[in-house]
Amino acid sequence: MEQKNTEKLLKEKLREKGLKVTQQRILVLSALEQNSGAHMTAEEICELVSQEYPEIGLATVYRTLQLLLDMQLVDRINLDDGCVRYEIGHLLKGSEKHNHHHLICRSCGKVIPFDGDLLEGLEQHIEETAGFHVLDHEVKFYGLCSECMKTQKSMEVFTG
Amino acid sequence: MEQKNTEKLLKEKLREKGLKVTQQRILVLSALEQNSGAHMTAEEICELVSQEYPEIGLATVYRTLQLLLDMQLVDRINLDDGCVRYEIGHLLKGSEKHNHHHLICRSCGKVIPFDGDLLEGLEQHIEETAGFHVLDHEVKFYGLCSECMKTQKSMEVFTG
DNA sequence: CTCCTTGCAAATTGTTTGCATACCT
DNA sequence: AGGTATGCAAACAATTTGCAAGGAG
Repeated sequence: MEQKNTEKLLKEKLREKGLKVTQQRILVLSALEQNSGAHMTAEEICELVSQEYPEIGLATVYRTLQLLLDMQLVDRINLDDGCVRYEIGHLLKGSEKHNHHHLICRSCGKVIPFDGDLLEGLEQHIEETAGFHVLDHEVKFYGLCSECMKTQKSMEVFTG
Repeated sequence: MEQKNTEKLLKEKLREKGLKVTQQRILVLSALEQNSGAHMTAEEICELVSQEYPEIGLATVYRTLQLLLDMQLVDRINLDDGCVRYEIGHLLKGSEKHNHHHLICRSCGKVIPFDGDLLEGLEQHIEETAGFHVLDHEVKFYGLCSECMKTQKSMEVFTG
């Protein structure tokens, strides 16, 4: 049912711009919605969609992601592992979570979502002091997850 | 004189690891130190160093940057413009500014450094609630700089 | 003298683009 | 019908890697 809403919104936005509603576009967005929190690469999304629509090409996935990005239906994140990742747009997420951050483990690479509303005041401050109008933000914390902290492996980070 | 300190630290760290002190390594670090706040790409750094050391190759710059990164002498930032950028490590910066963020203009692409100590409390909170030990963080604010806000151009962002 | 480091060129990898065909509306 | 979208393959761009020659300790 959630999905229906997202799909409807997609169709609306496409028609608004005179663009067409295609299976590929619906499926890419739906894949992201169903794997909220998965931080998928374009390639992963392509594979996933392929299960339902085998003919899809990677180029189409890239083009679609760019389109969805422009429409603010998906968000892009970069975990510094060499490829860009995507997730369902925060505007679509149930609880209007504008502040969705990431904890990235330097040891095992795990990514832990972290929600918090802690930059509201900061954004205001920036508008005032820097004269910069903030539309969005991206926050990443690098460190060690609880599991890695218990293992030897975590020491690699310190002794390198 | 600042430079001397950085260079000394570099030499120390290299010797610690049994690695060698080379002109290339010294020059790359020095280029970053002298252009603090410039957010240079590997290519830009290579060109800059070339002025003093024309034989340097891009591959060496990449290898050196990775090395300096491991040693925490430089920081890496990604401004989502397709290439990774580097700056002198925050640990080396004069005023021990651990919190160095970036304001990125969605219209003209300009990057404005922004210093603020606003995540201290947040990090503590993460350690407690998520059991995640924070070593570092990266914060980016996307929006419109004051200049673009005055021009028509800024409207492109909204109307897309 | 030994082994680390470099420069060059070739190889990789993630992403974009050109084009003829297929598909929405 | 008419223009948009797609798939494929070729093109690109940033970064990495292999290797022989050069340089630091």
